[in-house]
Amino acid sequence: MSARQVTLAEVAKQAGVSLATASRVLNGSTRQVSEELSDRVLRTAERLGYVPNASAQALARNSSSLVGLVVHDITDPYFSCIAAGVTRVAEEAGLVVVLGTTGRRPEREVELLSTLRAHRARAVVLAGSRTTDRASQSRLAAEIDAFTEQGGRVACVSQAKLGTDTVVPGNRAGGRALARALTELGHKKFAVLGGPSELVVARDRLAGFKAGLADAGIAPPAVVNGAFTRDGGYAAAMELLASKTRATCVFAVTDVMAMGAMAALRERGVRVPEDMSIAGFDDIPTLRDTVPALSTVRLPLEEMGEIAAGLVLDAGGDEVRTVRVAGEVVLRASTAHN
Amino acid sequence: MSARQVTLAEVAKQAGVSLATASRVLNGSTRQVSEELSDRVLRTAERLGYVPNASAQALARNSSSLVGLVVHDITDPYFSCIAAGVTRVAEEAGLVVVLGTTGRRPEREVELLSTLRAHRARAVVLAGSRTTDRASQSRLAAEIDAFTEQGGRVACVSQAKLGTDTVVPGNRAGGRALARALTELGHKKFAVLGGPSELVVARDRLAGFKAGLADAGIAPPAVVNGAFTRDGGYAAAMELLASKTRATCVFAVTDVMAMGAMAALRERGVRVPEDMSIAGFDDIPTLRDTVPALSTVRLPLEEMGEIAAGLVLDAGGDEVRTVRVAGEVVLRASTAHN
DNA sequence: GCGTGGCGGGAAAGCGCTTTCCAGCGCTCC
DNA sequence: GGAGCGCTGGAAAGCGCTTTCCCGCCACGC
Repeated sequence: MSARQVTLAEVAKQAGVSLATASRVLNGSTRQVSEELSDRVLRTAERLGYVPNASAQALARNSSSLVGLVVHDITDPYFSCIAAGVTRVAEEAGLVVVLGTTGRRPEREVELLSTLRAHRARAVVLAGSRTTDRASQSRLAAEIDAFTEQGGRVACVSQAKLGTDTVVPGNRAGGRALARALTELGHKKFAVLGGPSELVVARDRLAGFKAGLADAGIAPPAVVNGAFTRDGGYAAAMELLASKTRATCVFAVTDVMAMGAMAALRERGVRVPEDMSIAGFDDIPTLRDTVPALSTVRLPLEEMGEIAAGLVLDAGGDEVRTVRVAGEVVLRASTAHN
Repeated sequence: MSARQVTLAEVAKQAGVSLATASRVLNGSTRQVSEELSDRVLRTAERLGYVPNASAQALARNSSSLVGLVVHDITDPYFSCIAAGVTRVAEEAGLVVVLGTTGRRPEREVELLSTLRAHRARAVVLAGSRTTDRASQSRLAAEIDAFTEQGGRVACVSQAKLGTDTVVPGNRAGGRALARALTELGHKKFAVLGGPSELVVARDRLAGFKAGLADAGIAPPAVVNGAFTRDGGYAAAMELLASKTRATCVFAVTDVMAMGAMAALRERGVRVPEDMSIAGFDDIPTLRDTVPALSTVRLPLEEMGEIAAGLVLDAGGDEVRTVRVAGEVVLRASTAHN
């Protein structure tokens, strides 16, 4: 075990050239090397199974090939789709993505960023949703500053205002459009399963939805808050049912929550959509196989990941870039006329 | 931008101690340092916001804090669950996981392993399923050798015989137990939606299932192969239906395929379970919200990821370790008496 | 009194690369 | 014909850390 690793020096020696030449041949530089030497180096590298030591390269070049990706929970389809987009772009660029999961703890986000900074990651995509909590916000901002200070780039998905490049889904507009579509189905009484009130994503979607209802001259919805998870949706729906709501249509601010809510409704014998219409937000792939198919606001999740990775990988100017992606209302079987 | 990064040397100078002392204080060594100096170093490091350069550490120590994780497709719940388990354990151990996705291309797996070797990752978890294709097998084996040669550890999930530590689900036993359970429901005529024939996981599950049918003295099932994905399941089910099968029960070797198959059945107006029973394998979390709830063989996916990470992280002896995890048949609404 | 050994501190030698700088060589251009 | 230039190759100086080795100091034992 642990046979001496093959180093550039070894390759150089066996090929009978200098270290410099070997380096130039194997790791592309602007400098030309005669075909003969070049060949010799290439061949011996091949023969010895040489693989450059990435740490050494990173040290010497002062830049690594690592791209960070921070998500709350990789099993959540919302995040895994974004992750797929990010990894695709990163891998195409010859970079390696390091995955960090926060378990929805803001301090973990800060820790991860610091670790990524230690690794001199060249960029980071923050996919977790933003909190309005002041303390964690400012610590995060400080870490982001430290990170960019060091020459790293940061992009966020769905959380503007952090002074970084951002991919912003049309949360408010999507909520509003959805509300409008649902009122057009004839619903008059709505309820919303909102996420934790300190999450801006949840708040924006809710705000948009309320605005949409107002547009149609409809009374504001009852709002029940719950965790941003399937179980949170389940619990919130249970609470809603317990409150003897008279709503005929429920909007869950997240598909994942909607899935939980549908389970709750099913369990309580509330038929969807006959007794209750329900809609979500995101259009996670799982929705394809839900029965009844869930109405939602479609977001191009993988593409959002790709865009974020793109933003963070090409240097760009100094100004903060924001890419908006629109949500598209998709009405399916879970919402019926009323 | 790009304010000089804080180095150990800087901290040492400002604290008025030597580089060696600063290193000893900040990155734990066996050597003692007087409390006074130690304090001074700690304080200045804090003040300057010092973060050790991980590349430099890796280079000097000849060992990095990277753990590789190779999956086919991170959006597949099977893989994202395993990924969750792996990251949890790795993060607890203070390590960083780098995520590689192969898109089911064997050569990508080899590439990724090589990249991970370049980064001197201390360990890798290979979660992709194994192929019987000779060529790619041997190239993969060669890369694995090179990797372990360098002192890295490798563990596989669900693919024994590669000479590495392995977490092996009871694919065969699970298939067999499922077959038995289904025959007990009175079904006599079965069909199987098999994965690509070169995937050993698919073959094992199928073989077990056949064995189970044989146990019950039932004729071998019709087998339709398809890709190991939701769409593969959909296509295979369509093909099965087109063949005018007389089976009353279908086994899809993967939950994901089963989801696709259910969609196909639904589309064709075949009621589940009245007209056709269906069962899958894995028990991915999504199943909770499927209607009707899918019968399956439950595998502790996250736990499997944790186990794999555990195997790969504690040195262990030289012998190859294999941890078997049993599948548990879970009958739900998608399978009915016949 | 002096040798011994243990202990805390620093100097310096790497770790495996990249890149600058210099040397040598064959040309072109006055 | 010599100055100047462009080009290729090599020596060597880092990159930011860890760790070995050595040194001076003190407590101790004979």
